[in-house]
Amino acid sequence: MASNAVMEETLQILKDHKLRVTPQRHIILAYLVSHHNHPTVEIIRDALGKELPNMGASTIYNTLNTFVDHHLVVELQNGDGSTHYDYFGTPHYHAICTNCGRIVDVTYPGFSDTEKGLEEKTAEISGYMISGNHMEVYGLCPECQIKLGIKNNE
Amino acid sequence: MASNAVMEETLQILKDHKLRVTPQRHIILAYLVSHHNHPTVEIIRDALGKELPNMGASTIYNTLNTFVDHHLVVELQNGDGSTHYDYFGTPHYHAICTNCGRIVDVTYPGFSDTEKGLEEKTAEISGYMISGNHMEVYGLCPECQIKLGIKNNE
DNA sequence: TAATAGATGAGAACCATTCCAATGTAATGA
DNA sequence: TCATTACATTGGAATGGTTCTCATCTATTA
Repeated sequence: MASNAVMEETLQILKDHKLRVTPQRHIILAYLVSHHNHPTVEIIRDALGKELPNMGASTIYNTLNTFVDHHLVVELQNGDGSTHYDYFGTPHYHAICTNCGRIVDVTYPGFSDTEKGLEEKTAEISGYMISGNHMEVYGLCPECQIKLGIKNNE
Repeated sequence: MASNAVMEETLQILKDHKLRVTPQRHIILAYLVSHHNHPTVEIIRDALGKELPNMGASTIYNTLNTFVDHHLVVELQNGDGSTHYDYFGTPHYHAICTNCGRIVDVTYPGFSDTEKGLEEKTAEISGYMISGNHMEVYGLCPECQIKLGIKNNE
């Protein structure tokens, strides 16, 4: 269960985006804000089952799609066949393990300059009016490197 | 139909990757090498129907997945529900229209430095052993800007 | 040329996601 | 506060892209 602070914060986020505040939206957003586990719809359903047992899968899909439209949340694919969701409160990107699918958030000072540079170059070259970007980096997570007996040569 | 030069080039690519050379693989790769239309399985099937009328959808999926595993081809989602494929001969990334789904290839001098920088930072921060990345930029393509009557303020 | 590991093809199966229609409810304003 | 209404939620059915199965075929090799 999310803290009071998170509940207040997420309530405000919904209002700021002029989204009708329903218990379902509130609790789903609070879950995403307070967890960085990049959940699927199924994981969210299981996690919130105690608080809203009758919440339909369609509602979760609808809600997440709404959040994505409002750029509150981003969708991620890690190769397991279902979509993962991540609250996008602060700019970051994702490293995805090609072996186990683990997703971790990454950022560093100067990342936003990299982003900005990419977007400006893209606008210049393609003529697109840019609204956003996605960056992902693939590789083996530390656990899988060990599991697969791979030597890191540095 | 792909040119002789493309057929020779793609034959060599298959051999270099130690992939068994079948007519299906050869023609699909040749199609991808000579078209930059980011096709779906259905589009490929239609385009090659005259040359190999009995080619099954499973074969196209199998073939493309094999190419993806060998990093010859990348998968793209533009929001229309199906996967698009792109031969990845030279480093580039994609700009995707959020209105009509149009995908265009983009690159610029210095892009590979941006990529390299991102990968190095990611390895350093996450401990992942990096094998690749994907960058995408979203926005409205020039046609949709006009269609939607959007003024470009620059 | 024979042996065989691997590829193909047709259709069934899968399953994440969307659609639909009925019901419920949050926001608005009188 | 209450009535109105536009929007959200539900649950189940439908959708459709992708994978699976397995019998058949074939590219490679020795």
